[in-house]
Amino acid sequence: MSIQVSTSMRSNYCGQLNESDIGRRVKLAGWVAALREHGEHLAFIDLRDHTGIVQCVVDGLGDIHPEYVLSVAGVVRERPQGTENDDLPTGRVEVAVTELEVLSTADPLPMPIDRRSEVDEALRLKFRYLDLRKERMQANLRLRAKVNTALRRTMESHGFVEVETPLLWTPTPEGAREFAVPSRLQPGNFYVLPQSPQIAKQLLMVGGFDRYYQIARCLRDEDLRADRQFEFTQLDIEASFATQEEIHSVVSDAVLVATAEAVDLDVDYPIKISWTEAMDRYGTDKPDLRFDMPLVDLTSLFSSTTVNVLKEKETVKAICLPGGADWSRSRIDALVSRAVELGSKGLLWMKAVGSPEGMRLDSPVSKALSNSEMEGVIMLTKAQPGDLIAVIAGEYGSSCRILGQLRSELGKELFAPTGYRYVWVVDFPMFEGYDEEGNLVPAHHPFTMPNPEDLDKLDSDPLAVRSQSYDLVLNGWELGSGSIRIHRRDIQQRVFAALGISDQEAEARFGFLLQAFRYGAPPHGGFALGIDRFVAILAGEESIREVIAFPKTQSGADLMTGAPKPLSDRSLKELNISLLPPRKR
RNA sequence: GGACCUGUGGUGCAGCCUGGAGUGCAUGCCGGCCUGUCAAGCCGGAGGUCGCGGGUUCAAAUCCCGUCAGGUCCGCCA
Repeated sequence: MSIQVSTSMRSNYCGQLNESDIGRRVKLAGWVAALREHGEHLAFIDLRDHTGIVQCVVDGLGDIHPEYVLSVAGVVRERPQGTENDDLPTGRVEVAVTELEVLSTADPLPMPIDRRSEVDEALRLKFRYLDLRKERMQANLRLRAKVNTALRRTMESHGFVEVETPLLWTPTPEGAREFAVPSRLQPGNFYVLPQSPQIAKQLLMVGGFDRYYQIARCLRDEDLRADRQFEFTQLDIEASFATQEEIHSVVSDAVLVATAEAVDLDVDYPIKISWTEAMDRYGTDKPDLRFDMPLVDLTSLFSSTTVNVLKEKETVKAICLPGGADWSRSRIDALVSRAVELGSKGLLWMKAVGSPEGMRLDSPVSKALSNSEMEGVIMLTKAQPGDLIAVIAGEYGSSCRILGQLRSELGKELFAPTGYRYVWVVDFPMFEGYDEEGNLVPAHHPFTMPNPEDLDKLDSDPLAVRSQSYDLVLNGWELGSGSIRIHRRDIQQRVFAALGISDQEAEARFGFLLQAFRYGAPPHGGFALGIDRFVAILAGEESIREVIAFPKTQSGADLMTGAPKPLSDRSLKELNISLLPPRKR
């Protein structure tokens, strides 16, 4: 697909010239990427635009410096034999310049912007507009645009309608901390920026927009991380009269289409596992399934053991590390201290040694291991000679979690996994546990529909209630989550009651939503996909800052603009805001 | 709120552990030479609040305390 970009200032992009253009007169515009001067009558200018670089030949350089913006006109010609450059896509041709105009001069840059140079991130952020000229950022942001387009197109093809929702929303104290916006017209009152369009999109369902989507900005005033910024972007979806499976199907389609277009790879359809299985087998609700290395349960094997550290534990679990038997003592010690750091009392290791027929286990507790225990461990972990078995014993939940964390860290080392493995994690528990005041804490949000089969446990055994909520996981990253919502007032009331939210409080916080549900709310559910994370994975980046044009630092600063900054007294007065004395930090 | 890592000419590093003159490397910048280079090459030159403040010491980039900034993580993110 070719797009017409020719204008009066340029006929072609620099990086797209090739042998088929030989003899053509072209006009280019771009930045000076490099200069090579050879005496008075021969010089080379590497001219760069976002498509790449082409060599321009001039008779004498004049006052040209790196990063000047030039307009050049000339004829594309074949390079003289022996001077071709196979490292450049344009390396078989060059432009013999006949006209050259400096459109803009440039001071020496405060940092290099070539592909090789690593520059301190603070400097990159201060001069982000220069950083954006780099190949890496050009590729990442253009990839992001491609993903957005693919997602939009897929949603449209499924009959979803894009609707915008307000940025100035109402405070609904719950979940993430909200950014507040003072109202000038109603002094003392505040809007908040939406942490997500959750409630708005449910109201759209009541309003009859049965298939809604939006590429929506969400804002949360929480601490920043490599994978979290104050503001982030979601593909936000909600559908009426849809089952969980139908929502999974649409979302799966969207991410697979986007993946195919972004990285030119056909990727397996997401598999589906239950939350319980994910926790039990991988020790996390966001497993990286590019490698298996499952958690193996050894509890019953060691139920009557004489090994002290495994004796009378709620759970004994293990993972088998291929080739780990060769690890040095210090590497194994590091593994043990990592487990302790993660909250384990310790970690027991066993080296599988010998031949496949006569395998035995070398371990600090070898002497205490019975033959049947040794055989059982080998059989259950499917260990091969040369493997290292890491065993953790203790309480079920934390043993799974710690071993799961080790699995994910070691898996990256041992398997160097590549590619893309999507997985739906379903049947999350409705509640995570209890807070300090003894109230249940929702695992997703308070509008999540319980699994109908578990409805009668809401009061008797709430922690056993499964919800109709689900996460989409890619390569160990949580890409997004969603749920079927409660559309019946009676169920909503029961859930609020379980959460310790009184009728009065519910009315104050979500009254408008509850009222809306009195007038015919269709069954509905939805999903939200984190686009920053999605694009970062597809771009092979460790941090979402690399796929955001103007990100903030960990302390929430914009190093380029200097935000946040004090507001003038005049602005404060207009907003009817007075400041407390500066808080000590 | 907490833990850890980093901060040295414009940029990227080494030097710090084991205190002794701002010493070095690479790159960029300025000037000169150069007609086939391509991260051009060669010659010459300029460029420093060793993040900031305090302390120890005859002497601090180096040791100690504090602080600021950037990063990774825990808490937090329904």
